Order: sequence, then C-alpha cells, then structure tokens
Amino acid sequence: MLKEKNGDVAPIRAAVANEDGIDFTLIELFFFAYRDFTSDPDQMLADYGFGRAHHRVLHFVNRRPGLTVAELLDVLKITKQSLARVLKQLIDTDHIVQLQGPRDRRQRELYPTARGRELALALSRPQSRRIDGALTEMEGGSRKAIEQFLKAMVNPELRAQIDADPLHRMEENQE
Amino acid sequence: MLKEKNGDVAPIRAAVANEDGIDFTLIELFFFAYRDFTSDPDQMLADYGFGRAHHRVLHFVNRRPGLTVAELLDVLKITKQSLARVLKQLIDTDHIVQLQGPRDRRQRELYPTARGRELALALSRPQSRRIDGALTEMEGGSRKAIEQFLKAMVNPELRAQIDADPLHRMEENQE
DNA sequence: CAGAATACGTCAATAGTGCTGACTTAATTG
DNA sequence: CAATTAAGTCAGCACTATTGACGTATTCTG
Repeated sequence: MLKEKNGDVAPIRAAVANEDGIDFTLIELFFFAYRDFTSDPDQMLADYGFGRAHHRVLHFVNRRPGLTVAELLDVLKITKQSLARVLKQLIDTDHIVQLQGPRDRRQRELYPTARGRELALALSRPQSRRIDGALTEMEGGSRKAIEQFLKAMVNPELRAQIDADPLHRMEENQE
Repeated sequence: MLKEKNGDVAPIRAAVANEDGIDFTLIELFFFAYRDFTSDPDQMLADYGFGRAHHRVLHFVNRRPGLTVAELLDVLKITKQSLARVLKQLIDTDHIVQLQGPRDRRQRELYPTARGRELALALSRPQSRRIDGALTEMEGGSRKAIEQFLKAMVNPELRAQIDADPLHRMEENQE
C-alpha cells in the first residue's frame, strides 16, 4: 500500500474557463510574459557562466550603489548562504567591489565596477526594448498605468518600501 | 595567477538612472510583481510536496484537457526529462490521468481528475485575487490594456499561438 | 569594560527545477 | 518491413534556493 490511490481518477474533459471568478487568461499571460522577459538576459549570462541570480544582484547593486549585504538580502528575499556564491563570483570577476562601511566597519558596501555597470546595462537593454515595444503595441493604456498595475501586484510591505524609495518617487515627475 | 583581476575595480558611486534609455523602474517592478504573484501558490504547493513546476503542469492540463505530452512540452518549453518527474508525481497522486490517444495510440492525453481540478482552482484563486486587486487600484488603465501589454511582452511565435487559441480569442467578447 | 548583539563569511547537506545524452518500447507511416 | 514518432526512463550535471551550525570582527549596552 505504497500509493494512496483513492480510485477517483475520472478524467474531466471540460476546460476551466474564466468562470469560477478566476482570470486564467491573465495568469497565463503573466507567466508567458515573465518567462520571455527573462530569456534574453539568461542567454547572455550563460556566456559568463552566470545565472539569473547574478543578474539580480548586479541589477540592485547598480540601482543602489553602496548597498550593504544585509540590505541586498532584504530586497532579494533570499538567505545569506544563497547570496554568498553568487556575490563571490561577481566580486572575483571584478563586476562588484566591496568597501568597508564608513560608519559601521562590519558592513560591506557593494558597488559596481565599470565592468559591472556595463554588464548590467547590457543585460537590461533587451528587457527594456521588449517593454518599450509592448507599451507601444498596447492600445488604451499608458506606461503609467502599467507601472501602477505592477506596483499594485507587489505585496503591501514591499510596496511601502518602493514608494519610500527616491528611485521610484522620481517616476512621478516623468512621463 | 588563478584569478584574472584586471585591476580596474574602482567603485562607481552613482546609481543607474532610467537614463541610458533603459526603463529600470519597470524592469524592477516586473521582477517584484512576478515574485509576489508566484509566492501564494508556492506556499500552498509546499503542503503537497510540490513545487512551481507542478502548478504549471496542472494549470495547462486544466486549461486544455486532452493535451498530449508533446503539446505540454511545447507550451512549457522544457525537456521531456524535466517534465517526467513532475508529471509522474501528479499522476501518482491522482491529480492527473493519462488516456491513450484515440487516433494515435502512442499519444497520452492528459486530463485533470476532480482532485486536480480543485487544486488548480485553489492555487489560482489568490493569484486572481491579486490581479483583480491590482486592476482596481490602477488608475487610467483597463484590464484589456494589461492583457494587451502582457501579450505584447511575449515572443512573437508564441503570441501567434496564443492568438490562435480559442481560450484567448474568447477574451475579445468579454469585458 | 565585559558580555551581548550584529554584520558578514563559510562549511555541509538537501531540495527543486532545469539541462544533455543515450536508450527502450510501442505505434504509426511510408 | 524499415523508418519515424510518442512516450518513458536512466545517469549525470548545473543552478538556485533552503536549513543549521559555526567563526570573526565590530559595535552596542548595561
């Protein structure tokens, strides 16, 4: 009696529709969109022996130079052990440098090097092009609407942090 | 001379802005949004000893009952070997059943069981709630705009398939 | 100032998801 | 009947993530 087959294995032949109050269409599109969105940088990263995690670290270090390790862990929401290898590789390959924190010398401030900046830009370029293209193709919507939608998809706690972030507050001024 | 440190490790202290023609804001928001979007089902799946891959298989089998294994591999864009473990577990736990293809007996048509249908609905419910909430919070945009944007983010080949899919063509009629 | 707490780094083991390559079986096609 | 196709499976590997434990340097606190 290894498997607990309860016997009720009658096939359901009807497709789930967007009935049941569930928007399967958007759920599915969100999956496809994100998968293709990450595919361009993923391919480039392979040339460096890097993975998606390296991209994320590189992204946030470029967005917020001087980030401490603890702060980086907090935005990525991964553990110190998960970050360790990835960060070490980026440091060993001169994409990121660590500086001792000026106030608290236990802290390590993370900065991109010129190489790290270039790679971050190169990885983001196809993603930004894809977004720009999609914004153009879209009718009856604006970049602002997309930004609001995506921000509203984020958990409230993080959303509060994003709103407090000057990098995102600047958005209010641009169109 | 193990590492090839070229020595140019000067820290760059300026944050990348949305200059350089790259929309870092939306890139970042897309990452946060997708991560939180997947977090709800991920937590539920843990109770079953399942992962995100199980959810995807379950989703598409419920969306298109009678899918063959080859068709499933095509939408997921993973290899047969990657699918094998996940699919086997879903079959062993009576979430999915395989029926021999009526025309071609080599094919295995995949159908959800009642249990599989229920789980798919349960997993999608929080995702749909999140989407609905975000659509409501968003000003100056419509569900239609979001659908168009997400579809435009998808690679052209797949986009063509999606447009040919009756499940998505039905969208044109609803508002 | 001594002890607790914090920031970071690291070791070891494990899980989930993906990959490549190779091979088998059964069924269909030419 | 031979070739191809659909599916399943075996072995090995890579990447990202996890938990738990421990060491070191530094700062904070009573």
